[in-house]
Amino acid sequence: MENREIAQLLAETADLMEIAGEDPFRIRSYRNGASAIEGYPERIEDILKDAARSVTQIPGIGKGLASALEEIAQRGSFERRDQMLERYPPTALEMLKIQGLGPKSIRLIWEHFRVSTIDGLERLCREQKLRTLPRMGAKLEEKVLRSIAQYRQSAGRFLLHFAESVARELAEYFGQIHGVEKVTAAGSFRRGKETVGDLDILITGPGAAEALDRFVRHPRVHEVLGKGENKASARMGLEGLQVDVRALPEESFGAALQYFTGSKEHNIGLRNRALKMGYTLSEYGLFRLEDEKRVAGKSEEEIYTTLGLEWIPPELRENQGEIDAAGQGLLPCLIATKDIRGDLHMHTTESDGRATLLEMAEAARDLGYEYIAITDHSKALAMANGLDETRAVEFARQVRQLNQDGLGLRIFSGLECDIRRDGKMDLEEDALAELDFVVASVHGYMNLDASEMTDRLLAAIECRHVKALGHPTGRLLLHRDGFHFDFERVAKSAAKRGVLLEINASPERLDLPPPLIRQAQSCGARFVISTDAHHPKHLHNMHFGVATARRGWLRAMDVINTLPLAKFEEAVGGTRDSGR
DNA sequence: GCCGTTTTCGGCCCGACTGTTTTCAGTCG
Repeated sequence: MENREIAQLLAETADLMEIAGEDPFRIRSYRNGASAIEGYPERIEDILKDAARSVTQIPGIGKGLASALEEIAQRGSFERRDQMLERYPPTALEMLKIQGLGPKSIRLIWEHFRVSTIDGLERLCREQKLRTLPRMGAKLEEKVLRSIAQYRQSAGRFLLHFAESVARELAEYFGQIHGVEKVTAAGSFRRGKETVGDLDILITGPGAAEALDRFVRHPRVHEVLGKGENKASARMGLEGLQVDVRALPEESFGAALQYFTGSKEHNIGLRNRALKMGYTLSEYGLFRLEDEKRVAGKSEEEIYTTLGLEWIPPELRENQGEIDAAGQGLLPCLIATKDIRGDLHMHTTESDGRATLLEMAEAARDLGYEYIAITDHSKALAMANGLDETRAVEFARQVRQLNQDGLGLRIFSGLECDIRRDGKMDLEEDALAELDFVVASVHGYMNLDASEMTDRLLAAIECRHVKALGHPTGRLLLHRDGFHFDFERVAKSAAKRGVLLEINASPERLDLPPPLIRQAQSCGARFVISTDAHHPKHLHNMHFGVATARRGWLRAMDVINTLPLAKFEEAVGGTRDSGR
């Protein structure tokens, strides 16, 4: 079993224990253990097999969890989890995702009505029965119904980084099969879309048929939805992501890759263009209408070129003007991950990060970055142990001190400063003035009406120490929509004031959304792509942010952290110890 | 349940909001 799956067993047990009303500190230990395992660089199963080692060496894992891990490795579950599942049905876990309901309410609903499903919950609200429980009323029923609707909308979709982990696993698996030549993931995954509904994998080579056989026998395949000569379809893992694997002949690989990459709208646009030029385009190739002769299909480039187009990067294929642009040779030269020279939003153990300042800096240096900014939370985020003025200034001194130690990259002192409800910064100006790179972010009061939120963000941008607006819409993918505000006004103001708009590369956020990136770029705004890392491994999420920027048509020159160190310093202006 | 120890216990992030109450429990971050 993979670490991620083990972590999930612990985390869901913690959730059930919370519903059962058990000791909160014990619950937290399970959660801590889960997150320690999820982020652990080695496979837990390998450590368990090694008699010379012990999982208790992992911080957060003690005797109790160690024996649970042993049990999981042996039989896929452990005693406390089984006990919990006897008391509460596993569907109760799903109810935790409904906003407005927590463990206490779920328990109460279960005990009173024996309801533990979303459908049952919806019925309770519609029949106005929820309000008969203590401390529940009509407003809550409304809120729950709204939340159920949103939940259903996002159900069955998966975050991009999850799809990537499955795609990688399968690429490796298929790559070991003799005679398999190309293995490529297509679909919305290849387009870098923030969430994907299913994963399409294309395979060529004489071993492709064998690959289909092996796919349906993959240990993590739970349900085979169908298998034929050319295609197999199955659900994978606990999460149930649907994966379609297609075996293709070499001569139509490009056509199939083009077709299955989509989007549907892009393909319709492309097929119309083909028809006007006397061709017909399908997943089997590009054919001349008059004699049905295949004129292209082996590669995507061949197809686009024959249609008089530059090859269009998958991220642009949404029928948002990319076909015309490609026809005129006006496609932007999109930013690439290798263009990124620094990461300007990350956390350390000083607030809610999981690694120390030094560990984060070394991890960033190992990625080849020239510079980073350390941006821990400010005091408004008490739960994250946010910094007040005194701590912020003192920590900034420590951060800058590290530069003297010859680490091999430049470290800027920074802060992710909360934007208070009234638009004022969470810390006093003189403290902010001590910092090199202040990211201003909204973390609370997200339900303001649009005009109040717009004023709040505009006020934040006015603060002369703010260099960037962090995760500008506040959205959490599959979980929460962004807050309401006049984006155009904010983008224009940011452009005017030289405040960067952050493209947050965290797979849960990918904020800004690509259409807003394009809009902001047309307003003259500039951008910074940052990971918001809370752990060294999160620094590797940069490519998700880059993919999002590409979907927003950005070039390297639009993004400030593509600049070499000296130019970057010049661009953000007056960092505290420049020249020293 | 973990951790650290002045080591076998005691502490473990908590403030603010919401909707329900009529003084606060539950949720959220």
